[in-house]
This record gives sequence, structure tokens and C-alpha cells, in this order.
Amino acid sequence: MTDSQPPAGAGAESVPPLDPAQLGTYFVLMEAVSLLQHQVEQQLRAEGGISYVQFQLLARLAHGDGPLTMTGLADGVVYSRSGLTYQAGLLEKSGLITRDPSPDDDRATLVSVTDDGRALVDRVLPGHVQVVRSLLFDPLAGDDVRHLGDVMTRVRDHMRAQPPRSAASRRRRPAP
Amino acid sequence: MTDSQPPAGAGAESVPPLDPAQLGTYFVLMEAVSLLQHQVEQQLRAEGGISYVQFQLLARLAHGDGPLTMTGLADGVVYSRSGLTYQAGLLEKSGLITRDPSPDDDRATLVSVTDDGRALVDRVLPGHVQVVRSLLFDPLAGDDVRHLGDVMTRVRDHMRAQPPRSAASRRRRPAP
DNA sequence: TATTGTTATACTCTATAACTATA
DNA sequence: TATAGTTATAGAGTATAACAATA
Repeated sequence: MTDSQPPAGAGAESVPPLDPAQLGTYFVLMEAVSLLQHQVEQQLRAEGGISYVQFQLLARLAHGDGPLTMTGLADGVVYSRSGLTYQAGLLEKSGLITRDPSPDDDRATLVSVTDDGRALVDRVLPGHVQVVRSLLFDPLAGDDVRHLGDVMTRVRDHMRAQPPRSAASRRRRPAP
Repeated sequence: MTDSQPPAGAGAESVPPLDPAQLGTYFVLMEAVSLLQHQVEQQLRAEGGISYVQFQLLARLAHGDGPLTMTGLADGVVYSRSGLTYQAGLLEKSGLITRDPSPDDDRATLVSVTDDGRALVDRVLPGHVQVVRSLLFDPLAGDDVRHLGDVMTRVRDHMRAQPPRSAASRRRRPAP
């Protein structure tokens, strides 16, 4: 945020580059989380036969108060309606969730975890926690954890506040 | 959520749960980065027709000193050999990289960026930087950025130092 | 024997568009 | 007209195993 240099190569000169600290932080953040994601996926697949997306959906239902609508469940986990329908279909087929019509809104579907679903989360969680602890928290001090949580919460909230670029926006039809 | 309870359902009682701060930090980290990844993918796809993986490969070659072997290029970006061959095939078909036999090691392939590849990186970078800045760095102070970079560097290095669970390890053949 | 890279194949996942039904 | 959800379908990506060639 000090002085801005013009970009070196081609491109819009209206966009100042990131300073080196920012660029490095961005790349290492993406790299570290990518590695973490990969290991976590391995653990979940090996011990529970589920993906991280499915784990998130189950965990959200298992730790929440009650059933969620499909839309409520999708929030932040899946970026298209059909994607959630697909995942919910798999989970339902495996007997981990149920889908029932909502009494309040006849358009909506209420999703609930089954006992099997809860059991699966419980079965997978210890190993999951172990992986996360040994990979993510092992090299961090308590202060680091708090600060990381604080920082990423701000980032998350900031992104959530932004109008999503392509979430609910319907595409305008070009003239046929 | 104050005192730690023993795991309710099935599972290993030898694995203590994460404390709430750790669990929250883990989830918000994954969520925020997932949102960021998604937006970044959109930008790269829209402005350059490439995925983030492809962008990483090109950027690594464009900012590095010279050609890399396939194995060197894969490092941390792709988790299977065939995955890299696939991506390299796409990039080569698009004229963004070239693959040539290595003079040093006749088994190896040396990958280089073409001028088109560099041009693409240059063309895409301003928008990329803009997205990253507005989504990730906007809500952060300079100290936050440094600390985040420091923390994630430690995490990355720690994960790299761990013996990878399934990277180069050959599967042992079960008795036939 | 170990390593580098490719191929074939199967599978998972995602997203777009069209559709139904309800608010 | 807008929203909730499903379906069909197509495309991108990944991983495993088998393979060839070189170290």
C-alpha cells in the first residue's frame, strides 16, 4: 500500500500489481490448503468412503439443530443447485440422509441426517481430527491459531458480503 | 463447548478432539479458501480459458529460470503423474508449453513455456491480482498479511517435511 | 531395481440448460 | 415473475494400473 509500480508486461495498466509479500502470502496460502485438502480427502475416502464435500454436508446436518432445506444446505459448500442434488442423491442412496417435503413451503425439500449418517460422522471424525492436527496445528502456537481464525473469518465474511459474481444471477439470453 | 467431552458414538477414544478454537479455525480456513479458489477459477477461465492448475504450471515456468522436468513441475500442483501428463498435453496442444527430451537424463522430459504461454500469463495476471486483492487482501491489514504468510509458510513446510502418505510410495502387491 | 513419463480406462464431480411445481 | 428443486447431459479432471524406456 505504499507506492504503486506500473505493471511490467502487457495488460491493463490500471491494475497495480500485488506487492511481493501479498503475492507470496497468496501463493503459500493456496498451496498449503491444497495440500491439506488432499490429505483430508484421502483420510475421509479411506475411513468413510466419502468426499470432503459430503463430509461437510453431513457434519452441517449432524451438528445443526434440525433439518435444512437444500438451498440452506448448499450454502458455501456447493456452487450449483444441480451439484447439491447430485451429492444429496448419493448420500440418500447410501442411507446417510433423508429428503422429505417441507410442510412450510411446498417447493422446498427438508434434508435430515439419519442415524447411519451421524454414526459415519462420528466414525470418521477422530481420524479427521488427527490429520488436521498433525498437518495444520502441529507447527502452530495458540496465538497463531487464534489469529489465523480471526483473519480467515474476516476474509470469509468479506467474501460473503460481496455480491456473488455468478451465484443466483440468471444469464441474460442473447438475441436468438 | 468449554470442557472436552469424550466422543459420543463409535470411534477411537485415543484421539482427543480439537478444541473449539482449532475446529473453528480449520473450518473457516477451508471455507474461505474454497470461496477464493472458486472465484479465482472463474476469473482465469473467463479471461484466459485456463484452470488454476494450468495457471500454476504456466506461472511456475514463466517465473522460473528455465525448463523443468515433468516431475519437478508437478511438485505440489498435481498429485499423480498421469494428471500432469494430461494437463501438459492440454497446454502443449494449446501452444502454451513445449516438451522436449532432456539432454541430461534420457528418461526425463523438459517443459518450457512458449511466448504464447508467457503472454497468456501476462494477460491474465492483472485480473487475477485484482480478484485476489479485492477478495483476500481488502479486509486485511499489513500485519495480518505478514502473519498469514508466515503461518502458512510454516504449515506448508511442515506438510512438505512429512512423509507423504501416498505420493511416491509404491503399492505393495498383495499375494496373487 | 528404481525412476521417468505416457497411455488406457474408469470414475467422480461440476455446471448449464431445460423443466416442473409452488409462492 | 421469482424461487426450490430435479433431470439430462456434456465436459473437465483425477487416479489406478499397465506399460516402455532409461539409470
